Amino acid sequence: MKMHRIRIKDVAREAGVALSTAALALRDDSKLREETRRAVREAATRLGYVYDRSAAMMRSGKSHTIGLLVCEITNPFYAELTAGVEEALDEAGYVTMLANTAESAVRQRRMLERFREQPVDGVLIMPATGTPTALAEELKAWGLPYATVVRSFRRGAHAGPDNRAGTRLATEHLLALGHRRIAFLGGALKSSVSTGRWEGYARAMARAGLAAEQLLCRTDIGEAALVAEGLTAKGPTALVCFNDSVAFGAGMGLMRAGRMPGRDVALVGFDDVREAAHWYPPLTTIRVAPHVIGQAAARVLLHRIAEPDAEPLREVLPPTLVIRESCGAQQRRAA
Amino acid sequence: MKMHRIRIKDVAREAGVALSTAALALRDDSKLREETRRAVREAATRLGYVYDRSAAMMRSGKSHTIGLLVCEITNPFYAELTAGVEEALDEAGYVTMLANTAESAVRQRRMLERFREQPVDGVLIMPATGTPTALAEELKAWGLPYATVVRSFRRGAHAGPDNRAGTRLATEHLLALGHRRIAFLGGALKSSVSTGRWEGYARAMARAGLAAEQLLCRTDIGEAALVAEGLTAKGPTALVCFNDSVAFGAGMGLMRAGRMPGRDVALVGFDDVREAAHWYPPLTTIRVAPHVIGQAAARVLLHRIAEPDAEPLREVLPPTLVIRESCGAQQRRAA
DNA sequence: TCATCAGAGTGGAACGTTCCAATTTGAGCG
DNA sequence: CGCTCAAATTGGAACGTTCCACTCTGATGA
Repeated sequence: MKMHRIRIKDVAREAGVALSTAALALRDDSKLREETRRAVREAATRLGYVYDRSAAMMRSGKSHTIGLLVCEITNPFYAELTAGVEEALDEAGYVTMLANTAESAVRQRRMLERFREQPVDGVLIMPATGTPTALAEELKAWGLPYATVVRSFRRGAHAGPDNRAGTRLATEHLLALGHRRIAFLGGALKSSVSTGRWEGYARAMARAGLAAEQLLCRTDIGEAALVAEGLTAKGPTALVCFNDSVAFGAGMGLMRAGRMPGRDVALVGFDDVREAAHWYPPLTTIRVAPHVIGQAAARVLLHRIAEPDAEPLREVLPPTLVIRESCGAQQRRAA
Repeated sequence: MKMHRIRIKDVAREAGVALSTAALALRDDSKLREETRRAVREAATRLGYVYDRSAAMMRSGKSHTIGLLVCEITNPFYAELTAGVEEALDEAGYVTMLANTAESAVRQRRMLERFREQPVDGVLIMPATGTPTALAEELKAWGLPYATVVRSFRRGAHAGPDNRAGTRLATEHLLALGHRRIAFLGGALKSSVSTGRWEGYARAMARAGLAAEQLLCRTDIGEAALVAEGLTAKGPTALVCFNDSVAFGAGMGLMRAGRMPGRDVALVGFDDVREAAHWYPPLTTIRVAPHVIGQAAARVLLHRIAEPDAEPLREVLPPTLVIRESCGAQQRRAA
């Protein structure tokens, strides 16, 4: 009982027009009289016609499909970013193909090749750690429009937070609270993000005439906890953390060592993931609105696709400081 | 400088075989001599041939693409599930089309229609709250293979946790710790999930000859906090929470009221999201391994696609109890 | 009356695969 | 040597759109 699929041809016959007329009508082309268009639309619904994008794709070369390479979707920050991308692409009439690279450059590579075959109209990449710098060249050679998100290549379309401005904000806030021994926690893995965040902190310290100090650790709650647990009263009184996960870990480590974040040591995170507000104590952090970044990324890529010859856009979004309790500002005010 | 795209035809000419031979070779068909296959493969790499799936899709009707409708991807539980789905589909040679319905039945409907046009070989659905029950019928009428994930329709392919068994485990654990006044927190929105979780708790209480009590709240940290804050010493000594988010909220509320989770009131969550282990205090919860559910869901759907006439599979995965500190078991042991 | 033109609709080739039936090749055997 | 059969290869028609060049119709104006 395999039923015959309805094609434009059938709609055309039903409406009593030529195939190409029906096709134009279904695309709502203004070349046709409104009357004709309506007749075709009605015939289509009467027959239960379903547009077949794969056929259109083949002929027109446009798939209305974008590949999204997420470096780690189980990270809430990237999950929200993904939601923003998907929403914006959907609004523009595009479908999102998802690939979670789980920070594997090999998997990333595989998925890119798959996207190329699919084929997608463009890709959005959050480069996995260890991505070879040659990747940008290669994508260009493939003729595949792309934009980087959050983490960037040296050039090319991009959307992401202003990392430098973020840690500057954090550092200046801690300085204003009277801290002098402020350390930067994190950034063991080099990337455009960690460099930017380190620089924002280091420059703010330099401007204040203070020495910068980096406590290396990878972006991992457990590792950050270990480092923080080892800090003594002689160490820094405040930590600018690479991101919220690191800050969460640092808070855990401090508590294990019997020191209370926000009272004994000030803590500032970066990202403002959903959990930051609900942590104990609530985390002071830099908000970068992942959802907004995702939308910006979609915009930037679609622009690249629409105007391949124009200069690639770079959207660097300004972060804001969200003051909660882990920096001690509330207690200080109360006192 | 628009370069000519390489097609199978070109590869065939380069390798000195017929078009259809080259096509077979590229699909690694065993009908061909190994020697021929190698020659064609070499010609393909020499020319930089890229397979065009959209053409294949059109002719064969198989897109090797699956639509994934996530009810809320910013929820860490569903994010991990998504990662599991994507990984399993990728392994099976499928690409994942993502749509985040953000719990909107309207958006869900729109995305389903888009997937149908795309076209995808099947869809994986985590029905948004408020999904009309007729949806299952409609999908069947469309001839679109589907499987539900976590939340289910009455029948049809499905993969999800054994909710009843989960809350039974949680309740029995609290009973074993000596609690008698145990309440269920959450489940204000009716769904297959909340019914199952409530029943598991209620039956365990009934078996112990105790009265069941439901503290209604929606799945929202703030709302759960509010309810928990209002509990007095006369109230329940232990809470079986609808999920981890609710448990986090309950913990916050209790702390605000000056009561410590794990010491003054026992708390058990459900899901074991990544944050559960790092919460303060670390959350005792029911682990359902979202990643595993995602993989199971992919399997179930692919089976449905491969054997449309077979009985749809239903995978109900057994949960496990993860004992941490919020239930007070550790303190009890230490004492 | 007839050329001109714009608007509305048409016909058929293309897109790059897969599928199927048909053909060629070569080994084995009497 | 000719016959048979399986294995290897081939040719060409689909698949359902879009694209482009073309035709038809009726209005306009000289």
